[in-house]
Amino acid sequence: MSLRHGLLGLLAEGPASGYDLARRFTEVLGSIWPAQHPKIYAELNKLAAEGLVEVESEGPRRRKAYRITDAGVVEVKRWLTEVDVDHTMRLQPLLRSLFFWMMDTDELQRHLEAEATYYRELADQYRDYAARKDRGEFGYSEQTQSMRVTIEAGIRLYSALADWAEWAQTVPPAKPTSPHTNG
Amino acid sequence: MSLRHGLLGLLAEGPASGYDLARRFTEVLGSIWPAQHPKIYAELNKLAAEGLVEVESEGPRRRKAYRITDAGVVEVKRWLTEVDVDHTMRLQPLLRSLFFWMMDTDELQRHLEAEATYYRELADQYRDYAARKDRGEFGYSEQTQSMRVTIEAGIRLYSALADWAEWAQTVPPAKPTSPHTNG
DNA sequence: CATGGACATGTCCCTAGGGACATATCTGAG
DNA sequence: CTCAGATATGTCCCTAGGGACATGTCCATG
Repeated sequence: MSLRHGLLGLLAEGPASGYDLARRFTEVLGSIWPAQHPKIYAELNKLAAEGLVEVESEGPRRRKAYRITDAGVVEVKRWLTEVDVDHTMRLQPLLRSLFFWMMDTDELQRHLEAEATYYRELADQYRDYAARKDRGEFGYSEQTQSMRVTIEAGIRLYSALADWAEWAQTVPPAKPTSPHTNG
Repeated sequence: MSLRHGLLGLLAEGPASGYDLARRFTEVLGSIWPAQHPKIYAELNKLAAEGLVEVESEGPRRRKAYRITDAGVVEVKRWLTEVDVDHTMRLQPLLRSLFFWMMDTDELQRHLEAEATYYRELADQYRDYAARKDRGEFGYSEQTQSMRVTIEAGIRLYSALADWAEWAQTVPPAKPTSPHTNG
């Protein structure tokens, strides 16, 4: 149930509407913590009912901006400091890699190339983002400083995966010619 | 729905029972693709009903070993080659890092140290595994070669995260002393 | 003034996954 | 013989998440 705390955390930076939050989730968090807008609106209503956030203002087009309450701030901090980190990873690409031996060599090479490209592009995106931050484009608040740390993780993670996909292309399908194997 | 194909893939290496598969999932795939035994048994029954696997033998303690069928092999290969890779990542530690600015410096340092240790240990585990494979301990089949590739991803991923957690400890909470900020 | 498109918020249904609980079977130690 | 503990397979319920679909509101353009 991290969406809840993700929303609270984002709202701790300042008031925002569900629409704003949905945009931030797809733009910044898209590849790290995807969230669909229906879930976001639903969760915001729950949070409001529990008094962790409140409606700050109503704008045009039925827009409702939410503000985090003191109780909400307490709750995020509790989550950050007292709740164990959930290290669950669910990486389909790695699951698939267990079964590479079932693929033709050609198919596998094409697959790995596509994977490498995909990861490399994502890494580059994050790198650009980091460069803009480092140029001061987003200011020097502690919030953007944290974002910089998150972005760095994205860079390192996706670079590692890109490198891996490239490295994997050089791995022979089975133990290379050894005089006494298969013979 | 990758559990389905994960099971098919593992069964493609040879017959196994739900219990065997559950063990393999927790041992090898635990940190990459967790799966609980109830889901595994349920999925195996579905797969059997669809003719993608069949009961190979019944052993002591109600043990049922399953064997993949030709249709099952076709299905894994179809998945591997024709179905788009799902790149979804859901990394709570990175989501949390967006909110590091809400934590005390001390708490954050402790947190990052614990994270670094956690990732370093996992990376080491995978490294050991890789070393044993490279020593030939698991033979030289194409299946173990694929496993070697998966393990390499684990090493690189967790090393990257460990490095990141260490690097993050050196990042100042906000822009360091600049003459005209906050003044 | 009408209408396409962006803004904004939702409902609904279905599947995947977490986890507590239940149960049967066999082995080995005492 | 008994009983703890490992092996082995399940049921059940609840929540999280994906995604299709619905609706309301405002603005710019012709």
